[in-house]
Amino acid sequence: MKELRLKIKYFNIKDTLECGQLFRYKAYENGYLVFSKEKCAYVRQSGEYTYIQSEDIDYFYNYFDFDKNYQEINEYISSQEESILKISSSLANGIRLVNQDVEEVAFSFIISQNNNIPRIKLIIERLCKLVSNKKDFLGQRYYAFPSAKQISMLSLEELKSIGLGYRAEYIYRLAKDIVNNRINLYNLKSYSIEELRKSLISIYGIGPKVADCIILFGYKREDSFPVDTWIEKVYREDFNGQIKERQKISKYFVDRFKNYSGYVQQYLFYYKRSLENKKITKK
DNA sequence: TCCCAGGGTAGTC
DNA sequence: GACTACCATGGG
Repeated sequence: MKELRLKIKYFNIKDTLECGQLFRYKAYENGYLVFSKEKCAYVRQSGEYTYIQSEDIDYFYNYFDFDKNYQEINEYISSQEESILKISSSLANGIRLVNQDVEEVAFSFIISQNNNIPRIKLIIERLCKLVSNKKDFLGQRYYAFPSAKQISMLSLEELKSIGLGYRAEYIYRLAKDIVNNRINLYNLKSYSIEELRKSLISIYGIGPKVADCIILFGYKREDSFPVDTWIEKVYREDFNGQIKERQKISKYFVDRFKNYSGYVQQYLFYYKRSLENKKITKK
């Protein structure tokens, strides 16, 4: 077990975990337990320090993108003219885009379609528990994210039993295709964004939006801008947008924000959603 | 009861 | 190409 004490600017663990880019974490002892693949880390912040504990500290150092300076990103977003960008840059400036495993991202965001975040988290947790690859960390039991091979050994009925609904078949087929070497997500890393989109959309159960999420969160291509119902709302309400088609809305944002697109997208998504949640809890 | 959630597929025209 | 019914599930 190793522990690091770091002084990281532009990092807030709560913002980074809750902004919607990942689904496996839970509150623990004034901080969070964060899960990625079969690994776990305990992260807490106090004053200007970030404390991080893990068996694989190098993995999580890279995971949280600590080598990247986010100052320029924050300055870029806060210098834009729309007030929602200025506000979100001050409110969400602790977000970092973490470096996730592309296969975990793919399965997770297939589950995310037409679904809400609390339920996505629950279903992914059930999937891990169903495969039951048990691990221990700080005396806490947790379950690793299953490999494609492990998922492929589940029956369609087992997958449906955890609440996947019609998405069960998408998960089932992707796992089988990976095991049978028809699909290898790790081989696509050198592809252009256009090639990535084409390859991902050809997978059963992956459409334009989920493909964009995999491109951004799994392949870490910053010039992509996933458009979901929340971003559509931002586009209409805060950018006076008129376009209806999600793909064109995405292009509108990427043309404007270029290599900052992915970061802007996360800031806006997080800000808009947290606003809505406040409205709900106020009632 | 209807509407919504980090949408996608398959069918029709 | 655009449009649309349908797809499970649970919360509000």
